[in-house]
Amino acid sequence: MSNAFIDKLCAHVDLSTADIGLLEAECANARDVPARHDLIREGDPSGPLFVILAGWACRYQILPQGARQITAFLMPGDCCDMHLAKNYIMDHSIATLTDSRVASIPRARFENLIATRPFLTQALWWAQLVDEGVLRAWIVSMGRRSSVERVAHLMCELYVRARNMGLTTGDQLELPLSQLVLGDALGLTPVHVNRVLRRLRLEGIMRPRGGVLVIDDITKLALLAGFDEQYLQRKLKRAA
Amino acid sequence: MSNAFIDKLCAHVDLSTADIGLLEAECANARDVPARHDLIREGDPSGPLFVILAGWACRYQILPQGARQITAFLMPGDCCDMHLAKNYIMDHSIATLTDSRVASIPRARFENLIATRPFLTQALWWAQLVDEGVLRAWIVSMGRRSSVERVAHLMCELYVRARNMGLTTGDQLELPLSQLVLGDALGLTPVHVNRVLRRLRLEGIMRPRGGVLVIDDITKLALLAGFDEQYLQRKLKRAA
DNA sequence: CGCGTTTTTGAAGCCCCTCAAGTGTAGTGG
DNA sequence: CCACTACACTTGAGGGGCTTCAAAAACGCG
Repeated sequence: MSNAFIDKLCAHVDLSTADIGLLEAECANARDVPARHDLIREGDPSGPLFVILAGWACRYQILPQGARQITAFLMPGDCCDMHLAKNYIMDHSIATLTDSRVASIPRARFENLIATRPFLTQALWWAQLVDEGVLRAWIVSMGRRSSVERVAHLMCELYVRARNMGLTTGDQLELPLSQLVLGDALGLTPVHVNRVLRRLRLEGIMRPRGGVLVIDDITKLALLAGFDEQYLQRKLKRAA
Repeated sequence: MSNAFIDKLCAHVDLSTADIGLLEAECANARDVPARHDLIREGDPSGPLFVILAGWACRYQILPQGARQITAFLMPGDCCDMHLAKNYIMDHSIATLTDSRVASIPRARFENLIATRPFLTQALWWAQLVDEGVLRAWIVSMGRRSSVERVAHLMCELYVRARNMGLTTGDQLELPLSQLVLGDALGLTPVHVNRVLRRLRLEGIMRPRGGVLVIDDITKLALLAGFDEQYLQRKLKRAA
């Protein structure tokens, strides 16, 4: 049985079979979670560490006036809430976007792994740093890119991340994100997201249809976005 | 001699005197760096780990068209580039904003600390997580807050962070950030930053003057910003 | 089929940007 | 002491990108 999380870590740090065995054991308790279900809510003390094995999830925050801002998309292989401190209070919520399969590692076990497995620690630290790079890229997008560039950049990010996890087929990618969700991630209204998508479709760059994104001209898309995949620290080790 | 970096870590994790001694030794090589000086540039392989002991710095990125987006402000006690992987490529640059005092810890030493000092690892991991929370808060600001709310939120963040480091005097705070720099951080033009600041001044909420920010009504400011300091995971242990 | 959700399109308006010019302040050198 | 320069701050006028409000069309699912 394949495990997206382990695959991702192994792609960047040479983990011993012992380390891999430990991770496999921790992920054995995976359970199915329906779509639109909160894994953890803002204000909660840090619970177990979640690992997404299948499906999509997102981090989000609700503002006083009710607006929602999504701060990250989580896809298979991603994990969240790697807090060591017992008294860490969640500053955001995490919810599934689709039906998902999620493993949870008890905090005590996780702390034990960090204290005793240096290479595993290195791999997890690495994953954390890449996530941070993605956050910075989002800030750059929201601060200095137009709506079209912003949409294009997000699509590039999701495409490369999905490709790294072997989730793409050619220039296609399963993308179960409604225009409302995209708007909440990009800081745009769903109405405007729709107009941007139409423009990208008419220009023959990409077309989302029925939960699947088809990228017709990845070169044009990357150019438009000013996309530089360096920040994802993509290693070619596992590339096809 | 006080060390802002050590103070910050000690405030959240109980470090042994041995751990503290190691950090002190690593920071002994601190040097003065003039304002507007790049500590590390985008595209560089990861060099030493930098620790800001005095002064202000920022992470930033330049877009193809020449626009700049600042993704983080660094103040005394903050450190950057905690990459473990040798082949990590910087996806952004870091520059001083004022004359600063900066220590640098060689990567090999840092990796050794992580591998051998679990409590130190925990403290550094913790600092990393807080930084990540700040990044998420910036995304929320840029996505869903108006320009006034955005400015207010940033000021709240900087005030609380500075207060935690003992850098405030009452409701005052040394804030050596030009309106152009603020604009590049907030995703606004300097012209508009100016108008927002005027509005906040006229409403008797705050007034920046000559590199010093005076907050006249912190309650109103926090309310306007929708500011919840939870995400900074502020511990009261060291508070006055 | 019928209902909720998502997508699509239109019209009007505002927030923030762009362009432009003027003011103030600090530093430098005559 | 006063030019001269550089830079940050300030203010005004006009325009455009995205929002808001509204409603229709298309889709998915019981």
